[in-house]
Amino acid sequence: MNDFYTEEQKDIARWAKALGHPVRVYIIQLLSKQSCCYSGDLAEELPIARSTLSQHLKELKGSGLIQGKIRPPKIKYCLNKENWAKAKILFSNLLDI
Amino acid sequence: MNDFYTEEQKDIARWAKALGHPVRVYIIQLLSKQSCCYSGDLAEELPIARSTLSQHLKELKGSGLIQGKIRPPKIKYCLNKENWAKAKILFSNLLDI
DNA sequence: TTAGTATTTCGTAAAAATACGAAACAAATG
DNA sequence: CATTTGTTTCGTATTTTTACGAAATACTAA
Repeated sequence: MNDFYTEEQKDIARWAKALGHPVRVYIIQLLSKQSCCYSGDLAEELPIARSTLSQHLKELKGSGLIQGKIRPPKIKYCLNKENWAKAKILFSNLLDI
Repeated sequence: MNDFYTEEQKDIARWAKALGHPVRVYIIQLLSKQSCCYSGDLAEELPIARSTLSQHLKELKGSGLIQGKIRPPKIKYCLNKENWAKAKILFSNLLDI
Protein backbone atom coordinates (compact mmCIF):
# COMPACT_ATOMS: atom_id res chain seq x y z
CA MET A 1 0.00 0.00 0.00
CA ASN A 2 1.00 3.57 -0.45
CA ASP A 3 1.30 4.78 3.11
CA PHE A 4 2.24 8.33 2.32
CA TYR A 5 -1.20 9.76 1.81
CA THR A 6 -3.84 10.00 4.52
CA GLU A 7 -7.08 8.05 4.30
CA GLU A 8 -8.82 11.36 3.93
CA GLN A 9 -6.72 12.32 0.93
CA LYS A 10 -7.38 8.94 -0.64
CA ASP A 11 -11.13 9.22 0.01
CA ILE A 12 -11.29 12.67 -1.51
CA ALA A 13 -9.30 11.52 -4.52
CA ARG A 14 -11.48 8.46 -5.00
CA TRP A 15 -14.73 10.39 -4.85
CA ALA A 16 -13.39 13.25 -6.91
CA LYS A 17 -12.25 10.79 -9.54
CA ALA A 18 -15.72 9.26 -9.57
CA LEU A 19 -17.10 12.73 -10.31
CA GLY A 20 -14.47 13.29 -12.99
CA HIS A 21 -16.73 12.74 -16.00
CA PRO A 22 -19.73 14.85 -17.02
CA VAL A 23 -22.02 11.85 -17.35
CA ARG A 24 -21.29 10.81 -13.80
CA VAL A 25 -21.88 14.35 -12.55
CA TYR A 26 -25.18 14.24 -14.40
CA ILE A 27 -26.15 10.98 -12.71
CA ILE A 28 -25.18 12.19 -9.26
CA GLN A 29 -27.10 15.43 -9.74
CA LEU A 30 -30.16 13.44 -10.75
CA LEU A 31 -29.85 11.14 -7.76
CA SER A 32 -29.48 14.13 -5.47
CA LYS A 33 -32.77 15.47 -6.74
CA GLN A 34 -34.89 12.37 -6.99
CA SER A 35 -32.95 9.97 -4.80
CA CYS A 36 -33.31 6.96 -7.11
CA CYS A 37 -33.48 5.96 -10.76
CA TYR A 38 -33.18 3.05 -13.15
CA SER A 39 -30.44 2.44 -15.67
CA GLY A 40 -33.01 2.38 -18.45
CA ASP A 41 -34.34 5.82 -17.60
CA LEU A 42 -30.81 7.19 -17.82
CA ALA A 43 -30.09 5.32 -21.03
CA GLU A 44 -33.02 7.00 -22.72
CA GLU A 45 -31.85 10.51 -22.02
CA LEU A 46 -28.09 10.07 -22.28
CA PRO A 47 -26.20 10.11 -25.60
CA ILE A 48 -24.12 7.02 -24.86
CA ALA A 49 -24.46 3.30 -25.35
CA ARG A 50 -26.15 1.31 -22.61
CA SER A 51 -23.03 -0.70 -22.01
CA THR A 52 -21.04 2.50 -21.56
CA LEU A 53 -23.60 3.78 -19.11
CA SER A 54 -23.38 0.52 -17.25
CA GLN A 55 -19.63 1.01 -16.98
CA HIS A 56 -20.07 4.49 -15.53
CA LEU A 57 -22.62 3.19 -13.03
CA LYS A 58 -20.21 0.46 -12.05
CA GLU A 59 -17.52 3.03 -11.44
CA LEU A 60 -19.80 5.20 -9.32
CA LYS A 61 -20.80 2.10 -7.39
CA GLY A 62 -17.16 1.10 -7.00
CA SER A 63 -16.33 4.48 -5.51
CA GLY A 64 -19.10 4.00 -2.99
CA LEU A 65 -21.08 7.05 -4.05
CA ILE A 66 -24.09 5.07 -5.26
CA GLN A 67 -25.60 1.67 -4.65
CA GLY A 68 -27.82 -0.56 -6.77
CA LYS A 69 -30.74 -2.59 -5.52
CA ILE A 70 -32.06 -5.38 -7.66
CA ARG A 71 -35.76 -4.88 -8.24
CA PRO A 72 -36.46 -7.29 -11.06
CA PRO A 73 -36.29 -6.96 -13.88
CA LYS A 74 -34.72 -3.58 -13.24
CA ILE A 75 -31.96 -2.31 -11.02
CA LYS A 76 -32.68 0.69 -8.89
CA TYR A 77 -29.79 3.03 -8.27
CA CYS A 78 -29.62 5.37 -5.28
CA LEU A 79 -27.06 7.52 -3.58
CA ASN A 80 -25.11 5.74 -0.89
CA LYS A 81 -26.21 8.09 1.82
CA GLU A 82 -23.55 7.13 4.31
CA ASN A 83 -20.69 7.77 1.94
CA TRP A 84 -22.39 10.78 0.45
CA ALA A 85 -22.51 12.30 3.93
CA LYS A 86 -18.82 11.54 4.41
CA ALA A 87 -18.00 13.06 1.06
CA LYS A 88 -19.89 16.19 2.01
CA ILE A 89 -17.76 16.58 5.11
CA LEU A 90 -14.46 15.94 3.38
CA PHE A 91 -15.20 18.25 0.46
CA SER A 92 -16.50 20.90 2.84
CA ASN A 93 -13.23 20.82 4.69
CA LEU A 94 -11.18 20.90 1.53
CA LEU A 95 -13.14 23.76 0.06
CA ASP A 96 -13.35 25.47 3.45
CA ILE A 97 -17.09 25.87 3.23
CA MET B 1 -18.14 19.77 -28.99
CA ASN B 2 -20.35 17.66 -26.83
CA ASP B 3 -23.40 19.84 -26.36
CA PHE B 4 -25.32 17.50 -24.16
CA TYR B 5 -23.79 18.41 -20.82
CA THR B 6 -24.10 21.82 -19.22
CA GLU B 7 -21.07 24.02 -18.65
CA GLU B 8 -21.61 23.49 -14.96
CA GLN B 9 -21.45 19.73 -15.32
CA LYS B 10 -18.29 20.04 -17.39
CA ASP B 11 -16.70 22.40 -14.87
CA ILE B 12 -17.47 20.11 -11.97
CA ALA B 13 -16.13 17.13 -13.88
CA ARG B 14 -12.97 18.98 -14.86
CA TRP B 15 -12.22 20.12 -11.34
CA ALA B 16 -13.19 16.83 -9.79
CA LYS B 17 -10.92 15.05 -12.21
CA ALA B 18 -8.09 17.37 -11.22
CA LEU B 19 -8.67 16.32 -7.62
CA GLY B 20 -8.80 12.67 -8.60
CA HIS B 21 -5.33 11.72 -7.40
CA PRO B 22 -4.06 11.79 -3.79
CA VAL B 23 -0.95 13.77 -4.66
CA ARG B 24 -3.06 16.50 -6.21
CA VAL B 25 -5.37 16.56 -3.20
CA TYR B 26 -2.24 16.91 -1.06
CA ILE B 27 -1.03 19.86 -3.13
CA ILE B 28 -4.39 21.60 -3.06
CA GLN B 29 -4.69 21.12 0.70
CA LEU B 30 -1.26 22.65 1.12
CA LEU B 31 -2.09 25.61 -1.07
CA SER B 32 -5.33 26.14 0.83
CA LYS B 33 -3.32 26.42 4.02
CA GLN B 34 -0.33 28.44 2.96
CA SER B 35 -1.57 29.94 -0.30
CA CYS B 36 1.67 29.37 -2.23
CA CYS B 37 4.59 27.00 -2.63
CA TYR B 38 7.45 26.01 -4.91
CA SER B 39 7.77 22.82 -6.89
CA GLY B 40 11.04 22.07 -5.10
CA ASP B 41 9.45 22.23 -1.67
CA LEU B 42 6.84 19.73 -2.79
CA ALA B 43 9.42 17.50 -4.43
CA GLU B 44 11.29 17.17 -1.15
CA GLU B 45 8.33 15.88 0.78
CA LEU B 46 6.56 13.84 -1.87
CA PRO B 47 7.52 10.25 -2.73
CA ILE B 48 7.49 10.76 -6.49
CA ALA B 49 9.96 11.86 -9.15
CA ARG B 50 10.26 15.56 -9.88
CA SER B 51 9.13 15.05 -13.44
CA THR B 52 6.04 13.25 -12.22
CA LEU B 53 5.29 16.05 -9.81
CA SER B 54 5.70 18.49 -12.63
CA GLN B 55 3.14 16.56 -14.61
CA HIS B 56 0.65 16.72 -11.75
CA LEU B 57 1.21 20.45 -11.37
CA LYS B 58 0.66 20.87 -15.06
CA GLU B 59 -2.62 19.04 -14.79
CA LEU B 60 -3.77 21.14 -11.85
CA LYS B 61 -2.79 24.22 -13.81
CA GLY B 62 -4.60 22.95 -16.88
CA SER B 63 -7.77 22.50 -14.87
CA GLY B 64 -7.52 26.08 -13.71
CA LEU B 65 -7.33 25.25 -10.02
CA ILE B 66 -3.82 26.59 -9.59
CA GLN B 67 -1.53 29.04 -11.34
CA GLY B 68 2.24 29.37 -11.51
CA LYS B 69 4.16 32.58 -11.38
CA ILE B 70 7.73 32.65 -12.56
CA ARG B 71 9.95 34.01 -9.82
CA PRO B 72 13.39 33.06 -11.07
CA PRO B 73 14.89 30.67 -10.72
CA LYS B 74 11.83 29.14 -9.08
CA ILE B 75 8.20 28.92 -9.99
CA LYS B 76 5.71 29.87 -7.36
CA TYR B 77 2.42 27.98 -7.40
CA CYS B 78 -0.76 29.40 -5.90
CA LEU B 79 -4.43 28.59 -5.96
CA ASN B 80 -6.31 30.28 -8.77
CA LYS B 81 -8.62 32.14 -6.46
CA GLU B 82 -11.20 33.01 -9.05
CA ASN B 83 -11.69 29.43 -10.17
CA TRP B 84 -11.36 28.13 -6.66
CA ALA B 85 -14.27 30.36 -5.66
CA LYS B 86 -16.29 29.07 -8.60
CA ALA B 87 -15.45 25.50 -7.67
CA LYS B 88 -16.62 26.13 -4.13
CA ILE B 89 -19.98 27.28 -5.40
CA LEU B 90 -20.45 24.42 -7.82
CA PHE B 91 -19.41 21.76 -5.35
CA SER B 92 -21.54 23.35 -2.66
CA ASN B 93 -24.55 23.10 -4.92
CA LEU B 94 -23.79 19.55 -5.90
CA LEU B 95 -23.25 18.43 -2.33
CA ASP B 96 -26.15 20.56 -1.15
CA ILE B 97 -24.06 22.20 1.55
C1' DT C 1 -41.56 -23.50 -21.62
C1' DT C 2 -40.93 -19.82 -24.61
C1' DA C 3 -40.64 -15.05 -25.32
C1' DG C 4 -39.83 -10.55 -23.62
C1' DT C 5 -37.60 -6.90 -20.80
C1' DA C 6 -33.73 -4.66 -18.38
C1' DT C 7 -29.27 -4.67 -17.60
C1' DT C 8 -24.67 -6.33 -17.45
C1' DT C 9 -20.44 -8.62 -19.06
C1' DC C 10 -17.30 -9.65 -22.82
C1' DG C 11 -14.21 -8.58 -26.45
C1' DT C 12 -11.95 -5.10 -28.44
C1' DA C 13 -9.99 -0.64 -29.78
C1' DA C 14 -8.43 3.95 -29.02
C1' DA C 15 -7.21 7.55 -25.93
C1' DA C 16 -5.58 9.33 -21.54
C1' DA C 17 -3.18 8.98 -17.11
C1' DT C 18 0.74 7.72 -14.41
C1' DA C 19 5.45 7.04 -13.71
C1' DC C 20 10.48 7.28 -14.36
C1' DG C 21 15.23 8.96 -15.85
C1' DA C 22 17.68 11.70 -19.16
C1' DA C 23 18.06 15.81 -21.41
C1' DA C 24 16.80 20.59 -22.13
C1' DC C 25 15.85 25.14 -20.55
C1' DA C 26 15.94 29.74 -18.35
C1' DA C 27 17.68 32.85 -15.22
C1' DA C 28 21.19 34.29 -11.65
C1' DT C 29 25.80 34.12 -10.15
C1' DG C 30 30.77 33.58 -10.32
C1' DC D 1 31.11 33.14 -20.72
C1' DA D 2 30.63 28.97 -17.88
C1' DT D 3 28.29 27.10 -13.90
C1' DT D 4 24.76 26.35 -10.79
C1' DT D 5 19.94 26.01 -9.54
C1' DG D 6 15.10 24.90 -10.10
C1' DT D 7 12.03 23.19 -13.02
C1' DT D 8 10.11 21.38 -17.19
C1' DT D 9 9.92 18.64 -21.46
C1' DC D 10 11.01 14.41 -23.91
C1' DG D 11 10.97 9.59 -24.71
C1' DT D 12 9.10 5.60 -23.22
C1' DA D 13 6.48 1.92 -20.83
C1' DT D 14 2.57 0.43 -18.29
C1' DT D 15 -1.96 0.91 -16.67
C1' DT D 16 -6.47 2.84 -16.71
C1' DT D 17 -10.36 4.99 -18.84
C1' DT D 18 -13.71 5.49 -22.26
C1' DA D 19 -16.41 3.73 -25.84
C1' DC D 20 -19.06 0.53 -28.77
C1' DG D 21 -21.75 -3.69 -30.34
C1' DA D 22 -22.59 -8.49 -29.50
C1' DA D 23 -23.59 -11.89 -26.38
C1' DA D 24 -24.94 -13.38 -21.82
C1' DT D 25 -27.72 -13.10 -17.67
C1' DA D 26 -31.75 -12.81 -14.72
C1' DC D 27 -36.16 -12.41 -13.87
C1' DT D 28 -41.33 -11.88 -15.49
C1' DA D 29 -45.13 -12.82 -18.16
C1' DA D 30 -47.63 -15.27 -21.64
